[in-house]
Amino acid sequence: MSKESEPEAELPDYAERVLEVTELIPRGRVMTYGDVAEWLQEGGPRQVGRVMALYGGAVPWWRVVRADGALLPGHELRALAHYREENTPLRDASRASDGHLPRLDMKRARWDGRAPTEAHT
DNA sequence: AGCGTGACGAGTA
DNA sequence: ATACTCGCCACGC
Repeated sequence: MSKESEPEAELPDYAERVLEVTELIPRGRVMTYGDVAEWLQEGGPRQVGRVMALYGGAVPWWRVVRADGALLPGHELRALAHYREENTPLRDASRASDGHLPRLDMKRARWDGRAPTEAHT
């Protein structure tokens, strides 16, 4: 086989790294797509998003969010349930009954990938 | 080989 | 706060 066509029996190296970082995110914390890409120093936010869209089901995908703190379309309730479960800092939580879903408080929830420590509250 | 699209980000109006 | 534009990289048609 001289062709480079290979079966995707396993994840691409890049995808594997992205998933690894995703699992590194401590409970109650989140990372943006751009942050993951920057943390890896490879690719961009869109590439990370693609990996999550395809293989995110194998990792805590709800810990990787958009920079604006908006929940994932289609999985908002699923993610919201996890956030409330992990006590992830949210914003506008009281307006949830207004058909207005809460957004993540990136100011507090954003994790730099430095110290999983830190207390919130 | 070009064009559009996407689980994006940041800037500007 | 929302809407639009540009830049970014990879994939599908």
